[in-house]
Amino acid sequence: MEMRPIRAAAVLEAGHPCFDCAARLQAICYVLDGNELREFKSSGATVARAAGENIFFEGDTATHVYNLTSGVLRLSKLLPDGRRQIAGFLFPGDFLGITMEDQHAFTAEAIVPSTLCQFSRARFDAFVDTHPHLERRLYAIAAHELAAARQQLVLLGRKTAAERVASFLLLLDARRTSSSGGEGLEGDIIVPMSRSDIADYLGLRIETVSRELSALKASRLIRLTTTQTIRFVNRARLEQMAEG
Amino acid sequence: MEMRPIRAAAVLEAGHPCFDCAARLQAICYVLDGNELREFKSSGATVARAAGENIFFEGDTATHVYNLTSGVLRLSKLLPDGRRQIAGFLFPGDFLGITMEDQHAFTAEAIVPSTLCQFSRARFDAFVDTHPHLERRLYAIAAHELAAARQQLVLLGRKTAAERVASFLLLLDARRTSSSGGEGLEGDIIVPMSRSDIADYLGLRIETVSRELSALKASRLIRLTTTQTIRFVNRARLEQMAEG
DNA sequence: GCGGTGCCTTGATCTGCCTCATGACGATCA
DNA sequence: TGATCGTCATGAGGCAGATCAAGGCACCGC
Repeated sequence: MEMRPIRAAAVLEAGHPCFDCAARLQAICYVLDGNELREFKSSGATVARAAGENIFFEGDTATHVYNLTSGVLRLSKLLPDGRRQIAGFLFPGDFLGITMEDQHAFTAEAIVPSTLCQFSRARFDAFVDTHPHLERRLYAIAAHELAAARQQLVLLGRKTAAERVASFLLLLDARRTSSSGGEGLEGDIIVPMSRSDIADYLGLRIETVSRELSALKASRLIRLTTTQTIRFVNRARLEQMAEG
Repeated sequence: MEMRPIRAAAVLEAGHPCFDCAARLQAICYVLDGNELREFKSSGATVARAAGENIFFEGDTATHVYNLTSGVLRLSKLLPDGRRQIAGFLFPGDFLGITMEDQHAFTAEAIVPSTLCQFSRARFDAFVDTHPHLERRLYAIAAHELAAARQQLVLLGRKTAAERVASFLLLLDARRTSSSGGEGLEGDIIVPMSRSDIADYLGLRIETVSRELSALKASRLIRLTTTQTIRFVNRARLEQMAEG
C-alpha cells in the first residue's frame, strides 16, 4: 500500500502502550516512532464494541476518528424504505472517519467484537498539524480506499451474481487476517459477516448469495467447511470467474 | 468542499499564466499564492484533447497527474468481454491521477474538447514536498472523491432504474458548469455525455436510460429541450424519486 | 428432551431490466 | 434533395435475479 514510505516501522520496547497492538503495522501508526506513538495513543481512548453494536450512525455529527485494532466493522447506508447498501468492511488497522463533511454519510457497526482507538477530530487534527508526515499517510489511505470503492463500482454496475460472489471471496482472502474473529484451519477463509451482510455488500438478495455459493461448491471451486469457513479448491478458476 | 481552508484564494495580476483559468478556484491551485502558482504552472505543461481522445489507458504506467481546466472527462474500466463501467465524470477543476499504484486502474478519456495541466509525478511530488499545505488539499480532494464513489455504490447496488436516472440528473445539476461544452438557456442542464456514457455510469442499458428519461418527461418532471439539454419542471418530485 | 428462535438453503414463480428489432431524427455530404 | 450514418427512441419478448414459500440446522433456555 505504501508507495513512498517515509521511514521503517519503529520497534517498540515491552511496556509501550501499543506494544501488543496487532494492527499497528497496517494502521496509520506505521509512520510514527515510539515517542510519537505514545503521545498519539494518550491523546485518545480505547473503546470496545460487541457484535452488532454501533460506532456511529449515518447523519451523526462527525466528532471522532478511529483506528480499528481488532474485529470487523461494516459501513452501511439505508434508503428510506429499508433497502441497505454496505459500502465496505473494515479490518484491523483500517482507519475510520475519513470525511470532509460535518456529518457521517454512513453508519459504522461492529459485526464481531471489536476494539478501536478513538480520537476527537480536534485533537487528531492538532496532532496531524504537528506531525506533517501523517498527512501523507492519510492521503495514501484515502487514495487506497478510493481505489477499492471504484473497483466495487465495477462489480455493482456490471458483474453477474456469480462474478460478484467469486470476486467477494477473493477480496476476503486478500484481506484475510487473524483478528477477524478466530482462525480456521490452515488455508481456510474466515467469513465473519452474515449472508445478509454479504448480500447488501454485493447488491444481491441473500437467496442469490446462498445459491451462488452452493453452485461454486457443486462445481468444486470451493468447499464450505461451515457457513463461516470457506476453502478454495480451484483458485485459478475462481479468479477467472471473478473477471468474467 | 473545503472544511479547513488554509488561506483565502490569491488574487492574480493580469499577465499571470493562470489569470484566465476558470478552474483555478475549484482546483488544487486554490491554496497556492501567485508565486507558488507561477512556479507550479511552469513545472508542468498544458495539453489539449479532442472529444473521444484519451488521456491514459487502464494499465498504463502512472507517469503524470493532471488538472482539468476545461472540458469533461470520463473514467472507465472494461471487463474482458466488453462490458464497461464508468466510475465517474470529471469537470473543470477536478484533479486526475490520484493513485498509490504504479498503474492506472481506469481509462481517462475526453468526452468534449478538453484542456489539462499536466505534471510528471516526480515533479509533482517534489512540489508537494516543498509546499506541505498541498498535502492537506490532496487529502481533502481524495476524501471528497471517496464520498462521491460511496454514494454511487448505493445507487448501483440498491436503486431502481428510475431512481438512478433521477439521481443522475440531480448530480449533473449539482456539478453544472459553464465549461462543460457550452451554455444552454437559463436553468437548462447541459448533458455533455452520450446515452451510452450515462448507461455505463448508472449500470443500465441505453434503452433503459432512454425509456426512463421519456417516462420523466411524460410525467412532467423534466422537459427535454434537445437530447443534450434538460430542464427541471418539478425538482422536488425528482429529488423524492431519486431517494426512493 | 423439547420447543423456540435465528440464520441459511432450496424450490417455485414473478418481474424489472435486458436483448433484439425497427424506426425516427439530425448531421454530413454528394 | 436525397443518401448514408450515427445516435436516440420505442416496441415485443426473454432471462437473471427478486420474491414468495417451505424446510433444515445449530443454538439456547427451560
